Amino acid sequence: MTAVVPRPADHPDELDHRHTPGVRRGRPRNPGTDAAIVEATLELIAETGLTGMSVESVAARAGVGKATIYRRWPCKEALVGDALARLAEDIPYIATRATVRESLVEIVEQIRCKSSETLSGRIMPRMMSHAAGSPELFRLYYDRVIRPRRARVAAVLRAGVLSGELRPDLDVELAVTLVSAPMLYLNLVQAGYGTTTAGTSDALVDALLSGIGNDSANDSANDSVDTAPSPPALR
Amino acid sequence: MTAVVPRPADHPDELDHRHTPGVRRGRPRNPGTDAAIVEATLELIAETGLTGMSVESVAARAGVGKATIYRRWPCKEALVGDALARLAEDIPYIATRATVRESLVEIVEQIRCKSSETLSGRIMPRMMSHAAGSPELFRLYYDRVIRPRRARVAAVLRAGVLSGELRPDLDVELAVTLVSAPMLYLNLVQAGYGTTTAGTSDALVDALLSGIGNDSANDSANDSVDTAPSPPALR
DNA sequence: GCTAAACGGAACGGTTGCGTATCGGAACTG
DNA sequence: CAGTTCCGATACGCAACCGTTCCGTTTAGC
Repeated sequence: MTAVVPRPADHPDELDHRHTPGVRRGRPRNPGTDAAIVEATLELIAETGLTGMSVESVAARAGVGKATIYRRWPCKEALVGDALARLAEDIPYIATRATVRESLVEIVEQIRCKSSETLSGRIMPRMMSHAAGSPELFRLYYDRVIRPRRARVAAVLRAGVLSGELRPDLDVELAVTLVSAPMLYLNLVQAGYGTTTAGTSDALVDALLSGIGNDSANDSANDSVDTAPSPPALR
Repeated sequence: MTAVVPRPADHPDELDHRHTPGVRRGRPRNPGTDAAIVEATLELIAETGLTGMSVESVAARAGVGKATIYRRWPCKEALVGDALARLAEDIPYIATRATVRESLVEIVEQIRCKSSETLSGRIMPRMMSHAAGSPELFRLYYDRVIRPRRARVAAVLRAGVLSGELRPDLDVELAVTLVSAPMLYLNLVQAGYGTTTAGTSDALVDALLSGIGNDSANDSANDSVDTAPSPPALR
């Protein structure tokens, strides 16, 4: 109920964390402890969700006393905030291909694969469900994690507009959603249900590029690109 | 940890809930109590999530003692399962329009609006985040709620294929995802962040129908692909 | 050696929630 | 009226978790 924003705790990146003196008297902090706690936090968020994660389980996973955590962060929310902010460090989206189609396929394929492997991918559905409940935390997550990834996709799309491969009047932000959301949805559903293959990414991008309408009847006229033609029927 | 499947409790739809005898001796159950409990359950799932919902809050919301709930359902999971199954009763998707484009716009627009108003729409993100954690419950939710709605969209798409408005080789299941997922994603993000308008649904359907690629444009911009002198560097 | 701080571990009080039990009263059957 | 069952309310035992505090130990500077 209290509108507490998860503050960055008083440990600005392994520099001297003690406030006033230039010299730290006692035993220095174990340098790897911060990272271990944050890593354990992210893993447990991915496994059990934001509400399922407990500070005690983080301490146990990190091999750390609970007091060690509360010596660094004032409350659970601050720890979660810092942990989510750490997700911004690894943005693995680097897709540089010859054509926009190949780049988009790689992007979608990365969403498909990384969503079940990466910490970021497994945390995403957890955060999505908390968008309504805790908007401040979700805003942090969106700014730090979602927005940079969307920017990567947007850059690819804008390059495609410039190269003429995409429509000149393309709404880039909407197109980013069109490219990303279907595979994100499939990953969510697949997690408890079906399955997807690499061919799904191809078919998805092909459908997006040429459209599902029938007004573009000359679909076979543009296969001048030397890529392998999409398989006719996957399922 | 125990693989408990939420069982349908021993109250098969306001018929005699007593197991053996044809005559019930004592005071009959209040007829509206079952529906009130289920309704309160759904509301609280929508508001606070599956883990945030408590049986005590359900009892308070329904104006009911906790023992009344446990007299009907053996545990919390069974109550949640029955409540989610009740969501299948109201499937408001009825979109019959002149053209497929109008039908799709109405579908997307319904997703956009109902997602913040309907119980089903507000519960969906909660269930999405539990797809990995509790797959059995999610499977129930998918079969009862998601699959019928997808079937409605698929029917519209198949009609479009027959009428010639959509490509004859359309992958209907993939197209259902392409139509639904972007607005579902936007609703999730919007809940804690931005906003969407009715125009978003129009633009979304238009982009899907005609595609984001430039090869289907009716102008002569098609040849600029081959004669592009320097492909801009992707970032 | 002495002091200061961090460490893991453990315990504590407070809160919350689950599932059960009990109580007085109400409703319906026979 | 007697018996049975449901009702709302309340309390209980148990467990988990949060945030704090203390302990004995360890690692550094002085």
